[in-house]
Amino acid sequence: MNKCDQCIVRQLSSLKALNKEEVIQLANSKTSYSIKKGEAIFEEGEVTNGVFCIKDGVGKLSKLSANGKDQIVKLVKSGELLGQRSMISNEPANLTAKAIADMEVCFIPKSEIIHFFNNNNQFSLNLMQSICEDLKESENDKIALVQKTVKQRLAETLLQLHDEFGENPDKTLKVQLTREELAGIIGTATESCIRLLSDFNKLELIELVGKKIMLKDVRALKKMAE
Amino acid sequence: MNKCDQCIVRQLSSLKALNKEEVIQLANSKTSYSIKKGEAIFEEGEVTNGVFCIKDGVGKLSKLSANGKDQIVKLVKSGELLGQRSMISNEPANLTAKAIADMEVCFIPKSEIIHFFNNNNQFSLNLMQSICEDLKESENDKIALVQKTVKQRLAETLLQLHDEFGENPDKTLKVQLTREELAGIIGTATESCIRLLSDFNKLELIELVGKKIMLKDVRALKKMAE
DNA sequence: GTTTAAATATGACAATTATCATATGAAAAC
DNA sequence: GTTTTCATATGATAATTGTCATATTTAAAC
Repeated sequence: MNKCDQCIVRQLSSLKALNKEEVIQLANSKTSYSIKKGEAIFEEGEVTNGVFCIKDGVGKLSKLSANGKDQIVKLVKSGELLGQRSMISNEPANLTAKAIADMEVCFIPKSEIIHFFNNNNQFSLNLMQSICEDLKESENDKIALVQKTVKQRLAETLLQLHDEFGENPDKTLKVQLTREELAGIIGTATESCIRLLSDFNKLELIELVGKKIMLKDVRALKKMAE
Repeated sequence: MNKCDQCIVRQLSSLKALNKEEVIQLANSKTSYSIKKGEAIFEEGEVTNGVFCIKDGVGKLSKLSANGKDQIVKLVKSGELLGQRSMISNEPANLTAKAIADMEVCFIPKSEIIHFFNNNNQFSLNLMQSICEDLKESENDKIALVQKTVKQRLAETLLQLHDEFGENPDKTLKVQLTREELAGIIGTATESCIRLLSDFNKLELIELVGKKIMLKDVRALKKMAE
């Protein structure tokens, strides 16, 4: 009757390398939380002293600029770990983590993670690979920001959101982002984002169903993203 | 008479955690190269199967866009390792590495690094922290690209180059970048970069000494970067 | 259910930045 | 030493994107 054993995070994240004993140890040291949509898991500058497992929900990692705009660096979803980098670097959080949809998370204290890291080579390799994946993605995002137009980035982001989060029964994107958040991901002004969505709608690349977005012409979007 | 033992890379990089035996092992498995300015160490898509130690010189990690522009993701200098991410991820290189100044590098095969990783916790932690540092930097760069103007990014980059690489006896920046490369770092067109340098020169924030750049008013540059 | 607040939408305009053209200077090739 | 090539420089202009204003719609609060 070990709850961590069957957890999605244990199946998808670096934690899959843990053996039975380690999972028991994990289950005993973790604490569970519910985070409501809009609430923060941690804020920039906070010392977290551990990592968060995302059992359910979606979150965003972002940084607020001086002019009040919130640049979203990464979305996280169930099965993933959060706060790995700060923990490894021994630094306060560089970004703020907030729930975009209601979340269920568990907190694992740093001491546990370090223990696994030192005693389980597969776990440390997994953790490293996961951070490397983040690094690659971040570098590619950075390049896209410079080499692509806002229109291309919007097309690219819509496709990525579709790939990563899937669609609802009505074919709309499953992640429910505000236009402001979508703008924060592609790195543009909210109005520009809204305007382009409207253009895409007129071009029948997408369909706007209320605040939800449905991809209508994936091929054309892919072509546009290049 | 162990050459790796006294090497700057051994003093500055994750390799500082290696013990005597491991350093001997390292010295026996490494191969040394000289890379002339402009030459590539590895290219995007290549399988490297190991990491490169930078004994001397400066390199750039970049990606060429469809329109021929070269976005520079990171500069690397003596004491640093190169190609860690691809090796850990088991992927071909995501970026091209080229020498900006003549370089002396050593190649360490993957098998060696993995061996150290599995047998030396401090080494694996160092390696991880170094990658985390890259990730943080990349995320912050990404945010700056969106939240700052080209002018601010130029000011910021000049200060960073000064901090990281220092200055020549004539007070000019030690890293000798072309205007095109500088534009590739801040993510703008070469002409825009040249124009802004010219403006900065007129404002007496910097002085252009031929192709070299001297920082004249660091305080004003810092203010501008914010 | 009405009021209020917030999100979405669109127009008008300004600012920033890129592109193209062309000139000048410096270094490399012959 | 001359020619050629490349980097730097600057002007003119266009394209992209941001900002401000203001509707309109939707959701939340009372």
